Amino acid sequence: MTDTRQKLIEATAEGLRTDGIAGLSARSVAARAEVNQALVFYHFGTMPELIQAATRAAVDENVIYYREQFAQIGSLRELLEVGRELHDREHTTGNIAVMAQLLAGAQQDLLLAEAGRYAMARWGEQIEAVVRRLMADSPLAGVVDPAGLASMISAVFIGLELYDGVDPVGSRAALDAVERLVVLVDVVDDLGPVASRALRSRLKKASAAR
Amino acid sequence: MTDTRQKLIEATAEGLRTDGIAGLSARSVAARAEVNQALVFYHFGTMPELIQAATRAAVDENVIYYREQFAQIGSLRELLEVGRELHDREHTTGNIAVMAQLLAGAQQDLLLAEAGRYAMARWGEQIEAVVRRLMADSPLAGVVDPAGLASMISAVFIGLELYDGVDPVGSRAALDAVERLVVLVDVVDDLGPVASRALRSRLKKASAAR
DNA sequence: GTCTATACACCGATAGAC
DNA sequence: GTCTATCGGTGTATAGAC
Repeated sequence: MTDTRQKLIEATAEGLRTDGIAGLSARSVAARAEVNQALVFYHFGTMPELIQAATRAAVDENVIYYREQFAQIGSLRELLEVGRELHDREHTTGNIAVMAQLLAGAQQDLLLAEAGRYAMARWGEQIEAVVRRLMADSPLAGVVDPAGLASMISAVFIGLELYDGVDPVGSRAALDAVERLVVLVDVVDDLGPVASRALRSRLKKASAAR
Repeated sequence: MTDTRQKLIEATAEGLRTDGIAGLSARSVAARAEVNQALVFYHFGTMPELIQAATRAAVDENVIYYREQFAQIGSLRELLEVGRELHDREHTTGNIAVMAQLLAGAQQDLLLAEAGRYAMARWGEQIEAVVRRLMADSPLAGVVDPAGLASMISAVFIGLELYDGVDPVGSRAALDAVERLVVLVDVVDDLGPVASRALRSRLKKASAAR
């Protein structure tokens, strides 16, 4: 990969982070990359294509970073810990902000939608694997849909990032609130086999009733 | 309120919905409102101020619409029902999309951040009241922070809206997944007093350990 | 691959006639 | 309150010299 391409890709992610999708332009990206503005179009054709390339590179890099950590998660408690670490870290690096701005722009642009779908799929498959593993021998095994839950977790990260931008205190409280609710799942998980079987039948009934 | 002001306010919400924050401009809004472009600045001064006025009006109107429905929610099951209805309805009307685009822009603009904070506060206080009421006589009363949970629910709506734009199937699965998890809370809620007391002590221990 | 120069549309915002 | 006209600047994108 040429130096200029790389510089443009990095400047684009940085631009999404700090200027947002509304403030991103070929001019601003080129200036940030200290590269001639015309090179944006020489290398990437159009702005959406550059954004696609940049966000794709960002998500590929970031997902790799967490692959090992994800593989070592063995309990819900650990998942929460890694989740909070990931949230804090990705929030300060701005990677979630990039994803949020991408998704905001994706609502009106087909190419950005494709890029957003790719990003969510990459994160989703990582998260899903962890959830699936953790749920395998839990009384919740039949109740939880790992793929759906993974999508929800991704959506929560995006939503919380945007929420944090307008109300950081509230976003902290929101994180704490789910953590405490997840403890509930943990408690259920730790129930004895009798209680666990009773719970399972109740859950079956409850799902059927819906 | 003059006719022109009203037209501009409505056109702004519509523009956020269909063009996104990145595609919104004084010219596009004025065209949509079939109003002279200079009137945007005569009536509102700057674009962010117009966006603030428009999103404020939108959230005020929409919150009122749900106030009655929220007041009638008496169980978690009903909360889920209203929640799904609200999500479906607000998603099709595009009101959540407006909020999502507002928050995306709010990350880079102080005035929009203020508008976003206002919107999240209005929704938050409504949701919090419901959560607080439902949790009052539940074994989870001490475990759940109503305000935090309300913030989380708001964030989920925003995140899910953006997620839906790139992967509608995944967003459906995500919604289904939490619904099934909430059933878990419902089951715990329906436990007898003995089991409930046992659970409460377990939860206390679990929270303390954190 | 990189540069300058440029086309042309659009941007927010203002001045001033009506 | 509304209009036209206009400012300076920025947007994407391209042509053509180097």
